[in-house]
Amino acid sequence: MKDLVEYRADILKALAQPTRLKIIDFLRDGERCVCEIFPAIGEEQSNTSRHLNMMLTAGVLSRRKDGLKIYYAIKHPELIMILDIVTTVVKQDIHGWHNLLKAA
Amino acid sequence: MKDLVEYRADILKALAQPTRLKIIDFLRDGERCVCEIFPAIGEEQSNTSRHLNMMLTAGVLSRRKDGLKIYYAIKHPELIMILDIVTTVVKQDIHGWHNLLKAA
DNA sequence: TTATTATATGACTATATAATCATATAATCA
DNA sequence: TGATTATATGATTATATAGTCATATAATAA
Repeated sequence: MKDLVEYRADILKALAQPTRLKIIDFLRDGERCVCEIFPAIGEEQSNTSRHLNMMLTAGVLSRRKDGLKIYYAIKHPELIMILDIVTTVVKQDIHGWHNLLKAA
Repeated sequence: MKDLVEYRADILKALAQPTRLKIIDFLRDGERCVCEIFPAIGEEQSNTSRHLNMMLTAGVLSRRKDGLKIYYAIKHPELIMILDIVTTVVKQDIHGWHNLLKAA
């Protein structure tokens, strides 16, 4: 049986990859089908499908079937906050480097 | 040159691993030297050192030298919020499974 | 029924990751 | 000086990951 720290790592791992970040960014304003997602992020259908399935398993996305199409959505809106915090932190760091370079 | 989405993934990747989560949890109330960290999390000194270095490079930790000891600390306090959000989400999911199992 | 569309998956490859053991470095102390 | 302590790193191994191409499945439309 997995313990809490492993589940936490699984959620974070599901976010911690460029292709998956692009997918989640694209899902910010609501559910989308695979056929919308993979062209939007510029990845192959099969690769996109794998990442979607991975995020579903980790508990990051939810899935809804409608005819031929499968719609994925962000399962927990709180996760969007995580993305925003990370963006803030990265921008702070980039700022920091900038000032270092200017000083040199 | 890396772009924003890659830097974001790097930060998240630095958090997304059980050993590293344990380290960050241990650093919540302030800086600690390696000699305190590795016994606290129950990992080898060398493995702990590698993870610390990885998080330093990703911009998650900062480092301070004092004599023989090297003190690591969480660089951006905002990152602690990320851990809290993830914990909340995981607990919600576990709750959900519980209710599913009860219903079955 | 057959054709078409949307999604998933098997097989594979290249690369990354986590961990271990032994050893190197470097600061301090006797 | 030599011994001790704290940390980092080289070499290695096992496993995980991301991606590709071809193909399978399954729902719908003609």
